[in-house]
Amino acid sequence: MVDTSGAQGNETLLFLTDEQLRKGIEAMFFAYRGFTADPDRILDEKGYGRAHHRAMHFIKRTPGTTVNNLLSILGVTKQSLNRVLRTLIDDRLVRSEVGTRDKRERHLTLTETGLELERALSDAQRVRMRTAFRQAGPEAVAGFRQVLEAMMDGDMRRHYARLKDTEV
Amino acid sequence: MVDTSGAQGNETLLFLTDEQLRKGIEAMFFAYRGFTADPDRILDEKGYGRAHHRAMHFIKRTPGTTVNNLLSILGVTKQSLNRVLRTLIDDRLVRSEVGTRDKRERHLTLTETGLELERALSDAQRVRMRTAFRQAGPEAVAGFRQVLEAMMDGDMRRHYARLKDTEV
DNA sequence: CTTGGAATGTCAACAAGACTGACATAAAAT
DNA sequence: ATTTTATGTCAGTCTTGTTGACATTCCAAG
Repeated sequence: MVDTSGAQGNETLLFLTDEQLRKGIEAMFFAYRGFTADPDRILDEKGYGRAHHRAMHFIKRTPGTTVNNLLSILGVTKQSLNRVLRTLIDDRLVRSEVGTRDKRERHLTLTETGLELERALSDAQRVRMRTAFRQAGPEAVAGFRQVLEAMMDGDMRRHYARLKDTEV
Repeated sequence: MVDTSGAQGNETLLFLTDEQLRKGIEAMFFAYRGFTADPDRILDEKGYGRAHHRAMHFIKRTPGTTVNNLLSILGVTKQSLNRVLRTLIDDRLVRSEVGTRDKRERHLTLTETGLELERALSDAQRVRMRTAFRQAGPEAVAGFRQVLEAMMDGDMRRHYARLKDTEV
């Protein structure tokens, strides 16, 4: 029986061995460690954790975002996020403002100090990403992004796509 | 002054905007969630966590490995690893044998039951990886691997390279 | 040979950051 | 007026990191 599957060219005749897949899996594991290593060091000095970084990143990306929106992006419970936001607000890194249209909502923005820390964290992360991108070259970068997008869950891919073309 | 840097072709004239780097960072974040989602579900049913998966993966990869070797791959403290190993050994998923040459060492292997669970976990992870690789195509996969390798810390890259060409 | 240090692994206690469940408040929607 | 939604909080649990203390084993220098 002849394989006639795959209307899209790339899907035909792609026999992936378990070995190839294993390498991809291990690459993902080891690379993620590098991905978080630099910000982690800064966070540790300041007494924060990765959870604080994630929250600050997406507040920076969508200033004025609500707690609920942040929850669906981060995929944690509100109790978990609340603890992190509490410390960031108490430390004056994040500002929480009651919504004008809907007074139940809290709109979150980074303060000046918050922007500074976020800048330090993302600078460190960008340095590594830039070095990796330069070493690998533009075509590799395109492939990198393609595979990662295909690896996301539906919900996450939606969030990613929505943010992707949003100006900073 | 003319830019003549970069003996390797790919390193010349690569101006990466913060926007491009940010997309890479967010892609990495969202994709890693997908990467772990499927095994996490199985682990949760069985009452284990991601740490157990990591330990089992690398024990499978290097049967008879010592605790110390596993430590340097996983990058955690021996006390942290010990707790995870303890439950795996007690549950008869991992066998720990005192070294013959050096009796301080413990040599770790997966039992039959351990191999079964590891198989279930890696199957789930491979399905997603295979789907992503198929969707993206072989050139994208090559780029994906290149960027990830460039993103690793030195230590991790060494571990990755050593494992990379080891038969399963 | 003995002894002291290094390597290895275990036990105990603690912290961060996930989780669930229960409940309060306020506002919006029906 | 009642229900639903958005948010916050309190209490308690779990996983998985951490450090500190300690036991065992090995090896090498005296």
